[in-house]
Amino acid sequence: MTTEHDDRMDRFRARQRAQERNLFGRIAAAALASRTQAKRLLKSVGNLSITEWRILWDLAEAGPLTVTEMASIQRTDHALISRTIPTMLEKGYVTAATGARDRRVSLVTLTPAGQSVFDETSTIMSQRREAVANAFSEVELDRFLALIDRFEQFVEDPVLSTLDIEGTG
Amino acid sequence: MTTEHDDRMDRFRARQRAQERNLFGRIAAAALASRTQAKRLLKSVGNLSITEWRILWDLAEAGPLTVTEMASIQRTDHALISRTIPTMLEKGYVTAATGARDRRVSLVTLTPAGQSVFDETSTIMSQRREAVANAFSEVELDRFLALIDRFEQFVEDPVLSTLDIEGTG
DNA sequence: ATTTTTTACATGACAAGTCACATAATTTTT
DNA sequence: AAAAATTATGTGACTTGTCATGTAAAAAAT
Repeated sequence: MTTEHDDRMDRFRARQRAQERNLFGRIAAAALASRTQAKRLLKSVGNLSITEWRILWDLAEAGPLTVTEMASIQRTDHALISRTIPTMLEKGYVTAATGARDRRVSLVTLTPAGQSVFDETSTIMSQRREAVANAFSEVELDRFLALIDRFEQFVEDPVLSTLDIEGTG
Repeated sequence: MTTEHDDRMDRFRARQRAQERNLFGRIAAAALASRTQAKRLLKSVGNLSITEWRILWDLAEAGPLTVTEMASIQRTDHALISRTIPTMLEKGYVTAATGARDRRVSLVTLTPAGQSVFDETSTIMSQRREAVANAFSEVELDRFLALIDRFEQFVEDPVLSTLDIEGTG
């Protein structure tokens, strides 16, 4: 006999299987797992938040940058960077100066202390990137990035946002 | 002549190009853009948060579920579900009852009001899934999911988390 | 049968991210 | 040149998500 409980378990498992092919959910889960891994790695070597690490990395690689430039590189909101800079100023990892030719911008520069923290942290983070480079061949990476490109175009398409207007008209 | 400003812009653009091939960053950005799109769609038809919508969807598709089961289906933390249930109880979208055979679990069930809200919302969300199904062929979806599988395995691999121990030994 | 371990859930604390709005500086229009 | 539009940054309010901890119930070990 099929109990109510068994029946419920069957429906649960069916739902779980179905959601395994939900691209939105799968990408979200993968991104969050990735973020969690980065967080743990950063914690294992020091005291940096992910946002702080990304800022240090950008500045170490590209030299002084504005808030907007870093947000653009990281494909994130400028508010996130803007809010993190004061903490990093206090810690002495960066300095900030008003732009010479454009006085709206805030040019952020890595200090020797910031460079030192970056050096200590970059080892483990480089190993991570190396490991993922070993896990995917160049060709696979190209394909993966192409699919992500298309997905990103899809979710950034404003047309979908107006579907409801047609639907309710 | 090359000004300091032009030089900085060159470094910025080089960094931006390099980061376009950073899988971690690209997946994170794609996932966040997807979440933002979902949020906007939900806002356009009603007042549901993403978490609330996912709970309604799961319950509508699979019938009564426990908090842990929903967290598992959504590949998310149970805390997120747990925190959202009280709000949905207040709104009258769901009911919760202690499990009959396991008194630890909380069985959440959709109410007629919840079903009604789900119905109103599911149209736009179905259109979105349909649109993404049109944007990717079955074969492409399979490849995409396979790559995501591998990426997820990679970021969930605990071995990487111990690399630093070797490094500092 | 009692002790130990595991599991399900709730909750406080915090990080990450978005949005809307405010302000100041720059650029474009007129 | 003055007015209008745009851009860069900062900030309050909020959602999403993780982690650690506590509690109660169930399962496993002794």
